[in-house]
Amino acid sequence: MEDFKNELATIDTRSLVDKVEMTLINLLIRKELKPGDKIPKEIELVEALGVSRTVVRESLTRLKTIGLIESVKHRGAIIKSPDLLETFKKAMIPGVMDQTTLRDIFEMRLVLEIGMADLIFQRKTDEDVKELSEIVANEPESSEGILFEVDHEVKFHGKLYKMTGNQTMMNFQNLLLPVFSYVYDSKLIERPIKKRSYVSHRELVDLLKRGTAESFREGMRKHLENHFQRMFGE
Amino acid sequence: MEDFKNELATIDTRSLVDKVEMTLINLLIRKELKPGDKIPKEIELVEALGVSRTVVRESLTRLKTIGLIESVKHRGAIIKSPDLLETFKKAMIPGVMDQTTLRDIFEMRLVLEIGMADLIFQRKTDEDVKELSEIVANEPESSEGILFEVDHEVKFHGKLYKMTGNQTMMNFQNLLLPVFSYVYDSKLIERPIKKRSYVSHRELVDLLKRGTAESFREGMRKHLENHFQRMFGE
DNA sequence: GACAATTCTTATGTATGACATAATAAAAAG
DNA sequence: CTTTTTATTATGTCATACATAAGAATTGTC
Repeated sequence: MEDFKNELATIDTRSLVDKVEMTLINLLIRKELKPGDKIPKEIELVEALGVSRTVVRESLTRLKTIGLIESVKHRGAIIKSPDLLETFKKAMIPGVMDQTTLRDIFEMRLVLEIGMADLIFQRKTDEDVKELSEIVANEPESSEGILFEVDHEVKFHGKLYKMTGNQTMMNFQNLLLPVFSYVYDSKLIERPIKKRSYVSHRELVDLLKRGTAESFREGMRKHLENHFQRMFGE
Repeated sequence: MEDFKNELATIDTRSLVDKVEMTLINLLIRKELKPGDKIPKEIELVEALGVSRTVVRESLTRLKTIGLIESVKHRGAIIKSPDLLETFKKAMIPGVMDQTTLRDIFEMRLVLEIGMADLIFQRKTDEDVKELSEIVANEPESSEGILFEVDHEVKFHGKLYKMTGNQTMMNFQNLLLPVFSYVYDSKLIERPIKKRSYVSHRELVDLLKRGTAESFREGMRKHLENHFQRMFGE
């Protein structure tokens, strides 16, 4: 009985659509198709692959969904440079994401903001710093409402992301904002102890003006101290 | 003639599938559906929405593609906690991604590795450090082949990602590996000047044993100096 | 009456054919 | 030669039919 195991290849359980999808992706890779290139029309694929138009269309739908191709109505489909973030913007529904992932994402934010000091220092302009100063100047005293504070928090840190000059990172932050507010609102991590953070926004701007990438990085680390404490318990 | 402009609402050019997709996503959000919950079967959606099964199925295909739902054959579809990274693994074909995005992603790697010092220090175990020591011990002298070096580079830094205990970040790194090798191979950034990095893997392990999160962070920053120089050009 | 074997029933997967529509190309009109 | 009109074409949508496998219902056996 056992002998058969070696003779029998595992059966391919994938659906036709799965196979066609793989075939198409491999085609893109093998033929080194670049954005803008046209891909065969549905009928041609039907004939070449020997499956129904239904299957071909479903495969194409998948590729469209992940942003690899774009179809111009009545014209055909073309390769597209996928906007990675756009793709899962739709999937970014905090309510349906499991808690571990939410925590992970929250952590990644902290990691990114600490690590981006060099990019900021390399690319900051006087105008950026001025704008950041104004944002800080408009911040209310910490005694005022927390909702307002969150708003300013987003403004300040958002500007920092912009200053990295890294569009992908900016998109990333934008994408993650709903997750952050969700995490704040939920009981996922305990409510902030709201002890004054060791380094304020104001001080960070100061480091930006007169400090170095290193000092700014450490300043940011201390600024985020509250968050770290909440993540690691204590 | 001009007067009409105010009277006329802009026509909705979205396809039926677009609308159904939005409707379904809003349903998930409004009804606060959680992973595991069942969603109506195709026929029911057909009747409720007044569109053909073709349209419903194409909408569902999209949701499946971004990982929001999962369909069990002949049973129905259920809500799924989307694995965000899995989603665009398929779209991660460096050849079709535009160069700016590739650069951005490469930068994000540097940012992450510098920023993750705290996570590593918080969660490292003796075993981790031991394993890392062994990886370093097996590294060839820098005189040997570059291909080998890339391999060890991946091993070492990959282990660091693991040590963060952040699954999402690990997946992220895994996902980005093809991008890195592509960026290396391409002329996207100039070939490394291969000046000895200021801090070696060996020294990093040492910082991990005897240093602090801060010193390790700065060590990593110096270790990645080569990459930064190439990104920023002199 | 409990359990096993068999047969529906059901929901998705796949195939086929049809028609609408809009972008383009081709043909006709001036 | 330019403009207008008329095919042509490829995708979007609809309708219908059947295959298949999971689960439910039924039957059969002891």
